[in-house]
Amino acid sequence: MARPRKFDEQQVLDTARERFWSGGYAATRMEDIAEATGLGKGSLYGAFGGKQKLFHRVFDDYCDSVVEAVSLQLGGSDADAYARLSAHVYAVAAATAADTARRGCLLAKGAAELAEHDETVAKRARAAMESLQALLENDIAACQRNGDIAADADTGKLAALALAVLRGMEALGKAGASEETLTDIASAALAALPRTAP
Amino acid sequence: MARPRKFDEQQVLDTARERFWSGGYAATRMEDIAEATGLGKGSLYGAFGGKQKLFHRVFDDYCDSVVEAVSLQLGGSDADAYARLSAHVYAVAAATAADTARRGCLLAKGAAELAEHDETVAKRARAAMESLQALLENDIAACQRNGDIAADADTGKLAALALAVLRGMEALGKAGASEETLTDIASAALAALPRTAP
DNA sequence: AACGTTATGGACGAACCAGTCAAGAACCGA
DNA sequence: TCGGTTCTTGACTGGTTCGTCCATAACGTT
Repeated sequence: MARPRKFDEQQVLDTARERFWSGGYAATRMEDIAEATGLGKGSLYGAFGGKQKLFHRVFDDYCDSVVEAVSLQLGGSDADAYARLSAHVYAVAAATAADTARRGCLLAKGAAELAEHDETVAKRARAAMESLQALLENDIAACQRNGDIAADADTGKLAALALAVLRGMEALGKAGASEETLTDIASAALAALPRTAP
Repeated sequence: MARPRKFDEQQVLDTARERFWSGGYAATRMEDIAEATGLGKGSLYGAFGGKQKLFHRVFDDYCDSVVEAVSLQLGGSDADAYARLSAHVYAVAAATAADTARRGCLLAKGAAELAEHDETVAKRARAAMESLQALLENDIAACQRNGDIAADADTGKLAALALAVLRGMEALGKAGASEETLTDIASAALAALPRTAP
């Protein structure tokens, strides 16, 4: 009945993510996004309402995708739980080291820039962190069931510690830590887990 | 011979730090700082040269003060090295939890916003992180000498891990982690250190 | 094919902001 | 007291940016 959109909404969100990610919220101009997507500003505002709302959409999407990616990496049988945890920690180290542009994680960057003044962003970031912690806790509990981690360890605390290490690697990477430092942290963190007494 | 300044430079830097810290770099206006300090914009530009230069001064000062504070907390005799480390980790947890405004650490916030595009900020942040890691390593080595930490542990790796945990607590705090979570991380991290076998 | 509805795109308006400038003020040595 | 130097103030400039508006285009339904 009406004229259909010429653009794909998800594609526009992906492009906008790219811009917000590399420039930050305040330093990214709506016109940048318009040019990058080939859309006119009118269409952009018509479809997303404005800069803040667009960022919220992008941020939501990003949080979802991070949680989903980790969920895929950590999900599986109890027998492989420790291997998956180990692989995940090393993968984060490698990914952080490979991020030579030092863009870091949009979740961390967005939270750092906006959480203080934007309650929506703050809530979304907290929810994402809680999801990540829960995923880690599930995997650690699986490790326990499989006898890889001491049965008397507090899975909640270990998951919180693991999350802190992962987020800390992220922060150090943004500050320019070397790949060697990051993999050292990864191996030290895994070594520090309370393994089952032989 | 000439008219003397009416303001104290350090005081202006402190006020500017406050503004940059709570608003971020891009979102803070020079006029905000001018109003907050009571100075005219001309004086501000005359004394500091511009927004970027002013931020660099502020950022440098902040990095120095963080490193110095940690240096004071961790310096001392071998006998107390472990107690100082423990106290420091818990102090960071408490400070992060107490930061209800979720401003986090200017070092992390500034690096997140600017490291990608501002080489000066990136270098300064890296230098600060290296200093912090060195302080941690010194303290951990002191723990070893005093028999609190296993003599065969790699102090460099442990220091890197400790730094990652500390920076991770910071990041989680900004995402809204509870005080309980943060102290859990602190205790789990300390428990994960390789203590001397009894 | 005509019509109503929605998308498009670019010009426009208003606000904002970094940085400049000029006129005057304050100080100190002579 | 006077002159030279530096500081201060705030208005001004030039450019930038968010968001709006409107004439036009494209589609499906009748």
